[in-house]
Amino acid sequence: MPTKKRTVTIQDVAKKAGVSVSTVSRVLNGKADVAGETQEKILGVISKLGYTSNLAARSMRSRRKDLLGLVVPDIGFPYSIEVMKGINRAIAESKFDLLVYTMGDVKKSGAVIHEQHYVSLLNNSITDGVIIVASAAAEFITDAPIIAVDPHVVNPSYPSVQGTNYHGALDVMKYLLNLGHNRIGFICGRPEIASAERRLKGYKDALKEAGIAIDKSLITDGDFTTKSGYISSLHLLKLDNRPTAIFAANDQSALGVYQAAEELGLRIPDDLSVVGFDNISEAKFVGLTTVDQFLSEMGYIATQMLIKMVNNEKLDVQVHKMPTRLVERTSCRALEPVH
Amino acid sequence: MPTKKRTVTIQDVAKKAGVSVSTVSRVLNGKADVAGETQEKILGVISKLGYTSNLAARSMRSRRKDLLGLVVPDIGFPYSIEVMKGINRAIAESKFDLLVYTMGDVKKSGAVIHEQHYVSLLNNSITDGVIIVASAAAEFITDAPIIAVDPHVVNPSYPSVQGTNYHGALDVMKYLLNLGHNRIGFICGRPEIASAERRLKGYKDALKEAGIAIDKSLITDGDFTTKSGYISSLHLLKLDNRPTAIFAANDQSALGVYQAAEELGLRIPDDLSVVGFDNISEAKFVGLTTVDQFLSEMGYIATQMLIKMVNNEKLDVQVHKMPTRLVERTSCRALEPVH
DNA sequence: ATCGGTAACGATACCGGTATCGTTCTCTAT
DNA sequence: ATAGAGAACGATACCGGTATCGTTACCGAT
Repeated sequence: MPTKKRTVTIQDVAKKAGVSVSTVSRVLNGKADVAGETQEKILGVISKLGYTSNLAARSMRSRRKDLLGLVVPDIGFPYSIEVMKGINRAIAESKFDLLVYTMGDVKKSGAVIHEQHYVSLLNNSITDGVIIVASAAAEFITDAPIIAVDPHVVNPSYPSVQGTNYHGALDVMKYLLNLGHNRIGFICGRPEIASAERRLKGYKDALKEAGIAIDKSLITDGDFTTKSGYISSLHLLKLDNRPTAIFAANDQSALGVYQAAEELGLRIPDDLSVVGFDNISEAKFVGLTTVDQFLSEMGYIATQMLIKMVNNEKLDVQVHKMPTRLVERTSCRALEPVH
Repeated sequence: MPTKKRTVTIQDVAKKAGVSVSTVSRVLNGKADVAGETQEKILGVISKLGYTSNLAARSMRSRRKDLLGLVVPDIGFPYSIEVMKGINRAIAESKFDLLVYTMGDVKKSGAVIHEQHYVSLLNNSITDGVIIVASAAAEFITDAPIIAVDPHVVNPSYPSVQGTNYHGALDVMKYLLNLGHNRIGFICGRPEIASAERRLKGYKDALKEAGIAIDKSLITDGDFTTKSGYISSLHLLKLDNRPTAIFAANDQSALGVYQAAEELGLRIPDDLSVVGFDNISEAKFVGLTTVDQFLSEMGYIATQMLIKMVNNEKLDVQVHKMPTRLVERTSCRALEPVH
């Protein structure tokens, strides 16, 4: 083993300064009971030795950590990024710092152990509270304050911020129907995710209301990725009676529709109308009409709610519903004169 | 204070199972010295009580944490995201987990205290080692294994992964000069960042070598943001003798050039050629010619190097140089016939 | 002179785990 | 019968901080 520089501890500081650890601790925490002269000497020693306090040790005794945890499924998803922007904004306005824990998508040596691990990580260990984004992971956490953004379960037992997925999907469908489309394909999201199911229900209900029979061949699988959007839309567009519009459960898979359309020589919106969901930053570049669900704002509000919980303040609402808004760009066109 | 559910500790498990904490600890760590029957009983109690071990407590005594820390300036930057993709990949292949610490850009109550705080957070507290991206923060860390991606200092005292910024810039300039451009504007990055300066030097040296005098009015300030790119290029394009091409220090600011060009009614590439740096995912959508510096790969390699360090293995190289590659898209055109 | 109050600081228990060593019990070899 | 080995488990110190209480010295008031 190579000689490792030992970590400087509070003991080392105390010895060097000729005082007890108690006094050093008092200085570190800005307590009043210290003579000015002593304080200066200790601060001098601290900076000379380059001492920094050990968070693990401190957090064990004093419960305050001024640290919030964030669990996201995958940090590379544009979806996650948007939410995190809002979280960062709220964090910057607060006294808290943020620790992000990402599970990645790859399961390693025994998923159970892995989940156990990260739960223990956040549970009361080192953070005051946890924000959980698009996951069902919160079910494991029992004691720490916790809030979910877009939870994967329908009626979570903890506070949450949710988009109005159903209404958003309804808006999209009304828009497309109004443009004269009646053969509309749908690319599903991951079925185990509540918001994906809400969007699918919106798709179906809108068709019912318009008196259009649901054609099951127009509803295809998907998992929110660009690749699945590509595969599913390729399938849809090769149908004998192919849809004139495709509604993808999120923007990522809508981008896959663009790929498939290009490959088949179909122009958007001339030959095919496309709508997504989420309004990620890439959507703007390709001109994708989509539903803005104010992801950043959701992250911002969730963080503020969590901070209230950590401070033992009461929440105004347990479930914060975030309204959606249709963002019209250039990926759709009318089939027949409107009305 | 509302009644808080107390955290379940190893003591609770031991009491419930009728054994000592030592035995529970043995089971948790998979030690051999436990009878099969006892082990099953303890595991039963653990899952019944929903016990999860406290990372802070564990990491204090046993130094192994199986956790790597990551410090990024701002999680919202496309730059950071690319690097993190590679880091995530390496993490997924390892036994380690990842904890991301973001500083945000807003300075809060006393920058010193803030930096102190996060340094102590990572230093030996809860992670085995730290990856630092695009920052000078590493200077504060003395004892933990640490690696930097694109460090902000020229000769860091710790291992690092760096792009070949100078050569990348040289390639861009040769490309533009070869297309017949000789009035080329440059939008700077943040001057305190080493890689930004390297790119600027590449710009200047290429002009010198081509025998073109450097026109200081063509070199404008910037800070890597889209907004600064917009402002600076607006300035450049309103010059009496405006440049025929603009080389932006990164893709983000190159996107600002697009905004300015559109506002002034200039078409890209017909009226103006643009080149960026980084090859972020947005660059593909707008067809921006840029320099790929394989950010994801840099993150991947850095993580692998750090893991070696944590395992006390020797590194092959202290500085890993990552070559760059010019990615030609549709944002440039030739002014005169080449050669 | 005695007392109470306060400023400044030290001693010690404790947070929740792990490492180390010690103890008990059973089994086998002599 | 007794010693020695090994299996299974308990007791205790310790990690590096903070919380709590105790101690000392000095002050002015009675």
